[in-house]
Amino acid sequence: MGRQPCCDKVGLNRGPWTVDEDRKLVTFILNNGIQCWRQVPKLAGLLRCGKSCRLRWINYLRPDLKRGGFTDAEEDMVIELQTRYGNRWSKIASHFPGRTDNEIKNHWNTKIKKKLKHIELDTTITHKPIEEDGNDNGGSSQSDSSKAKEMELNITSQIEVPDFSNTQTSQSEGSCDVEATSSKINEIWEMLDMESSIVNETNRSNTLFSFEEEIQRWFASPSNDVSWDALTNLEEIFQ
DNA sequence: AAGGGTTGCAACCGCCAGCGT
DNA sequence: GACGCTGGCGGTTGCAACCCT
Repeated sequence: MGRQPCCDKVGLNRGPWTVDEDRKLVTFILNNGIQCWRQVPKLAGLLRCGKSCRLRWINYLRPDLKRGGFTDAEEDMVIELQTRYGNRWSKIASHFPGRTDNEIKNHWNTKIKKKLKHIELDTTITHKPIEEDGNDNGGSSQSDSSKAKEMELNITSQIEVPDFSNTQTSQSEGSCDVEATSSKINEIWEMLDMESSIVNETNRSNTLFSFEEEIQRWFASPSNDVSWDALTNLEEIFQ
């Protein structure tokens, strides 16, 4: 007997999330928190599987997500940590508050890999001649992955790893203003309500992004006294 | 301007570990 | 200890946006 699917996929939505789905999910989580992902879509009125909801929340909707490109320091640290941990992206992501494992994995696969390939050609690091034709094999008996690994070690052995975990925002600190947090979320939420009413297919992603950006910017601001406690008691606000 | 190729990223898939029964 | 359920994870895919010829 085969493995049981994570959920009954019949009749469920797939593919990109709509603004309305995002709104339902965020509203539900802010109001109720997360007890069981499998129950979330049912209770939130979503035609999605729990896994999909979890992924959407973690990778895209969480208010504490950091957006934008990776800084050089972050990139260096990713390289260092990848050398240390291998492809254990969640472990690596735990060093980057506001970054997701998926984001780091994507960044690694699309940007850093290429970068390292370029650096691999740099004789100052490898002390080997540049291979001019761009052929990956280059006639070497060493495999690509072990060669790349060796290069990474060469590069990253000289990198000081900054401890980003100490740069957490005040979310985890003791003194937080629950009321202010609730009221700000409400304010931004109302903004989304207004915007979503005029949303159409073409500006959908822009509108959604601006809302998320807004709430994330506010959460990320070090000057804010953000309280996660505020997220557990918002029934009145979102009714 | 067109269309073929490339890139970047959101989302999915399937396996695995941990937990409760 | 066996079993089932769930969340978490890493690999992979699909597709829109962008680039190049």
